[in-house]
Amino acid sequence: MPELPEVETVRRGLEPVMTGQRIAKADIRREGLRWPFPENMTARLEGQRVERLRRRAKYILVDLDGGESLIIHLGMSGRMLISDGDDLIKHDHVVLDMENGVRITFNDPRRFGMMDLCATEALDEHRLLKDMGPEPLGNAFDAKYLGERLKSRKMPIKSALLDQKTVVGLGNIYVCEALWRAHISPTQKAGDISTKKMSRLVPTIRDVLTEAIDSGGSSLKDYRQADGELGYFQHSFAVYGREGEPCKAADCGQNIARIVQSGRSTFYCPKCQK
DNA sequence: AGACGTACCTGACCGC
DNA sequence: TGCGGTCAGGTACGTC
Repeated sequence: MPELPEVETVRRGLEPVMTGQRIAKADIRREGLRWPFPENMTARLEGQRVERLRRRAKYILVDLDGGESLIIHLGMSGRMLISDGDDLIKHDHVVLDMENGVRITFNDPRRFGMMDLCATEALDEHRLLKDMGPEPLGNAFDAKYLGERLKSRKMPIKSALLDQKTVVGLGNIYVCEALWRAHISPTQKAGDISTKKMSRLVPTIRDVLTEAIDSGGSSLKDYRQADGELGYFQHSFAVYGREGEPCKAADCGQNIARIVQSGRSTFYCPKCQK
């Protein structure tokens, strides 16, 4: 899926076409995705005016004027596409026609995505959101917090950063990229990372995510921005998907390696990352 | 509490 | 062309 930069890019794409508009028609085309959709979803969406779109972690939150918010997660393969009423295609699961004639279509082949409705003021207690760690681009995420949180943790730093309770928004790509930039081995035990490295890691995570957002996210497979444009941060990957290719650090000469950690590929430079 | 593995899905790609 | 195996941007949940 879409990690934080891709989700934020989608949010920014939807914002101008949805904000202030009423949902004229909601077409819920199956019972659910990963889980069943909420009760009476169609009725709870139709006629609602969108007040604003926010992002928390990898979730898009659509605040409606009736006091509820639509929670959207794109899973691994979810996309939000904007059109003026295109014919439906395979895996179009939810179609929202706005009063301005814009159609928002949620398409998700693997159906790992999620949607739910929740009172806006109770979002912090929603089961999907309540245990989330801090936003990586927010003030609460700093070296002190991260050090405390990971103190005495035995799991590899790669796994610790993928855990959304540690910090939200990172996924397999950006964890690999951030660890390479910070010269930290993905296999290092999280609790063993020095304070010095920890203080290097935090700004590195912020930088890689910020740069990716500025590039419109990364387009792999069929991920696209809401307007159909491709992001281009994938051209900036230093390690992700580059097994066997030379490390991009000047004078390194080592090739990028791939290992598997808790069932997922990790790409790193064995020479630069200790 | 923390650290695992498993499950949920479809589609693309590779080797035979 | 077809078939089986592998892999993919995520995360909740069960079990030890």
